[in-house]
Amino acid sequence: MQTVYYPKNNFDIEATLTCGQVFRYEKVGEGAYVVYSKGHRCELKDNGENIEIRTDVPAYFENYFDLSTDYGSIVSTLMGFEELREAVEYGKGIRILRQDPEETVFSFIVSANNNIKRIQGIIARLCERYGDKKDGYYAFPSAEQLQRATVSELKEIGLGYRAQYIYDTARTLPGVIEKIRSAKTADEARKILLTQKGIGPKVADCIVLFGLHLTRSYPVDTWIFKANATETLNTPQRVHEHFISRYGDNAGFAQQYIFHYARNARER
DNA sequence: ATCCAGGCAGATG
DNA sequence: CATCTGCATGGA
Repeated sequence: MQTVYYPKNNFDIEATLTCGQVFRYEKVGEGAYVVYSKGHRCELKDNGENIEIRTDVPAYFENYFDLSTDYGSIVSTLMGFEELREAVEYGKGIRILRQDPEETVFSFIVSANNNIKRIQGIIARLCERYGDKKDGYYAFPSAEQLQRATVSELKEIGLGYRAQYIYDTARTLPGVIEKIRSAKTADEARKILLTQKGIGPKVADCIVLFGLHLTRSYPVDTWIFKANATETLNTPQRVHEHFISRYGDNAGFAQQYIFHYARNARER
């Protein structure tokens, strides 16, 4: 086990983990979390001065938490948009994680029309049932491992009507991953993902953003839609198009700040 | 009880 | 192309 340190500035553990981009984490104390990704695990602690990351695979998590990216410049760019100032100020420290594409695909299929608490439970059970057993936790199952699941087994986990989507995706995913990895743009990857059952516009955007780190992406869920809808921006698709063209390659970052602010700043 | 949650598929204008 | 409806499940 090794420990790496990262300056607190521009890294708010809690905001980053709870803003809905990732589902496999646990709070273990004040400013302390455990995070799981693929077959890896790390412990995070805000010690007041900096962030401690304890893990066997520091290089993996340095990439995962996007630690080599300067968020200061992203934040200052976003602050140039008047309508974002409050949300960015509020959520300063949120980072967009570089998650595993396969894990992101399965996770966000589960997320559709679902709430975060229940999504976390379903994903935890998926790992326990189909993932490799590690020391004290379970890895996220590969597509091949999930191919061994039957639809009725998946329903037992609580997937409901999404069980069939997971079943189908386990079989098609390896080919899809290969294609989206070589996609040149967010929009190209998005279109490939939209051919899959269970993946619609919002889920595709989440996969593109959190799994491929292509930030010209703007997932429009119920929260974002409520926050952005106007007389003319009156469908999710219109909201999506408008903010993609407005924020460009920073759209994904903007979206996270708005989402976090909408959910937390004013109690719903 | 009805509504909602990081929506989507399928059917219909 | 756009809009409408049913949907597993569990918590508020």
